[in-house]
Amino acid sequence: MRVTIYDVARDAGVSLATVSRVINHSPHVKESTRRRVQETIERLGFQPNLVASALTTKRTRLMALLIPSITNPACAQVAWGVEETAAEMDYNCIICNVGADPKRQAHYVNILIRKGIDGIIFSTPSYDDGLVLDLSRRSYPLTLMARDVPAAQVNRALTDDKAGGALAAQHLLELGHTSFLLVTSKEEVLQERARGFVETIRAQNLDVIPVEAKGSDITAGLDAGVRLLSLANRPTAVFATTDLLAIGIIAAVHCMGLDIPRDLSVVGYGGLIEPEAMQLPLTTIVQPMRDMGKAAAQLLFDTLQEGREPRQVVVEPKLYIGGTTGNPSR
Amino acid sequence: MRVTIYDVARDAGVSLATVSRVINHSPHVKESTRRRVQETIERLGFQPNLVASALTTKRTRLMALLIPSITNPACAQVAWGVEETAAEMDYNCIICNVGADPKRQAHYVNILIRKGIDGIIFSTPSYDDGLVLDLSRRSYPLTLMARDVPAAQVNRALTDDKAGGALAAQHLLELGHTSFLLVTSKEEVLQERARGFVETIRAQNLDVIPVEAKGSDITAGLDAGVRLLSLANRPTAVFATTDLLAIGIIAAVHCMGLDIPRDLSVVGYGGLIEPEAMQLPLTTIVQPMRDMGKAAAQLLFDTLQEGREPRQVVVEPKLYIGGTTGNPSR
DNA sequence: GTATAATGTGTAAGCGCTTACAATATGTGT
DNA sequence: ACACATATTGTAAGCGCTTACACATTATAC
Repeated sequence: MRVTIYDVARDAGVSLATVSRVINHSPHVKESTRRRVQETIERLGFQPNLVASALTTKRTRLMALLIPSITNPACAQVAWGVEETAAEMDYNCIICNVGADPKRQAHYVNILIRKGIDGIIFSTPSYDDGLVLDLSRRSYPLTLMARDVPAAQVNRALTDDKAGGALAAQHLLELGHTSFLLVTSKEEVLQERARGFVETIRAQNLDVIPVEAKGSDITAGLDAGVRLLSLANRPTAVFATTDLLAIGIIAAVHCMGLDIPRDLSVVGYGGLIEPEAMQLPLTTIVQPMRDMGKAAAQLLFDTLQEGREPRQVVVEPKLYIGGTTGNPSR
Repeated sequence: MRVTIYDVARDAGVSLATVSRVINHSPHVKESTRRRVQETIERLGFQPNLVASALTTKRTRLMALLIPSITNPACAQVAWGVEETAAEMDYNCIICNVGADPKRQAHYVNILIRKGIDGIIFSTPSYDDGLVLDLSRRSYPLTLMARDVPAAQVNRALTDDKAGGALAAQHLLELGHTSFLLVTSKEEVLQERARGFVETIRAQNLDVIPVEAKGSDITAGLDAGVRLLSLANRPTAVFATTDLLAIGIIAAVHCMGLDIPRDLSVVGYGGLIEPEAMQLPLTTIVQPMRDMGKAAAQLLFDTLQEGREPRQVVVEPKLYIGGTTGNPSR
């Protein structure tokens, strides 16, 4: 039988309430009493049962992270950040691989609430807006990442995709490029990256040739690369709105015997591919996913702790200069 | 105010106990009563508070996974498997990135116990044997992965590294190789892989040249590759006990203008490197980490559910044939 | 119809902790 | 020494659920 607060109280000759106060660092305890109780706690090896305390305080010190899949490196980075700051706050982090199915999400959320989980971080691209809105209305603590549900009263950890696109443009401009290709697909986030890129280039009175990819993976990149090569006036720089697109483009270009970065500079977006994993490390806009996770957890913790109204944090992307960009050769 | 079992009881005109029985699918309820209560539960939208029930049943339906870091792809695979089967059992999975510090592990374990977590899966290479032994003695449900604490009464999900090494040998033998190099470092698990390899080769009255690497990463592989090239009688096949070693060897060999697999066949071990991530997909022994995770969670669940005494499961490695092995050219 | 065994339901005592409120002790100023 | 404010501690009522036990209702057997 585990030792309870009751055992401590009896052994130390005080009431339950006093022991509870000592555990919770209440200021209303005489110093000498505190010491005596503390000594008993240690001697008996008493460990407060947090399930019992959760029943009265309604705080389990547990938060959950909903992601499509932990095996996705971006998700893993987020999870790392979340778990890390959660641990700093004495919180633990429950991981839920919800895939892309809204029903699974709803099912998880339901169980999490029943288990008394204090708050949830949504880091799923395709969550059900209704679910989030409903939770928000019942003022259940939430943090949304990277995607928005406008009407909801929730915390948000946002990326600045437009700034990322601008960063890419700036880098290429500084290298002296004057002709640009933009490869992107139609997804909203990617469009935002594209927008930042185009606006920055246009601000210099230069122009961008847009190429729409049929997706955002390597094969779509390969395809775009082939199209690039067939252009009459080949640009000297390409901005692809995902790293995989960039890698596809590079592969296609390599096949045709062109040299990177001599003949073509390529900038990707994401930063999750280990530079060591590539022959030529990719120059890319790094989305600091771990920082996003940390921010998300911190926001959640703040509303949990102080009932503070929801806030939002923007995590800025960074430029990583690899070996795929250089001065234009012409 | 959330609706409680009490509200349901009053509304349905039965006692708390009966509602509880209905929730828990107790057989001692008349069918008509069950229906009436069920209807009330649905009408009122009652959701049982699992914190309260955990207080009496001592079951939170929460399990924890201790890993060095979720950003390590092997850990992510394990976590995926664990979370997946946990979810099937209505369990949730708490992730703890404990790094390599035994103190952090102990700290996590302490908090997990206080929070009433039902069981823990240790998937950390360097855990503290004393900690595991202590928990095992207090018969706290545990599953150990890939590493052992001999005296402990715990579940184990084990890899068969020797069989993996044998698999590699068999593959190369079938291709017709007769001269072999073995590259490994001194870690126990890797030695086991090596043992399986060597024994299988020796069983054919053939011999293996051993090369000790200074570690198990790419640079150690590069180094081993250079040594390989300087051998008078160069073998036609190499078995490296980790994928990173294999990749280093391949890089070194490529540098010297040799062709793989024409001049040299290479087999790695691990299988966590996406084949698409390499120019030439690596032939390797795949350690099915996700299956390991699933097995670990299932074992834990079984002891949780039925108080069954600890068991162990061996997850067999598989051969993945990439492009780095072929028939010997001589 | 009565004794006996199921079967179904209710009562009440927890699970281990928190916390409002009451009670007591201690200190202050006069 | 007395009235009153303040610091400390205790009492007891929960938090929302489970479950042993008692009790009431059948059903079964004779």
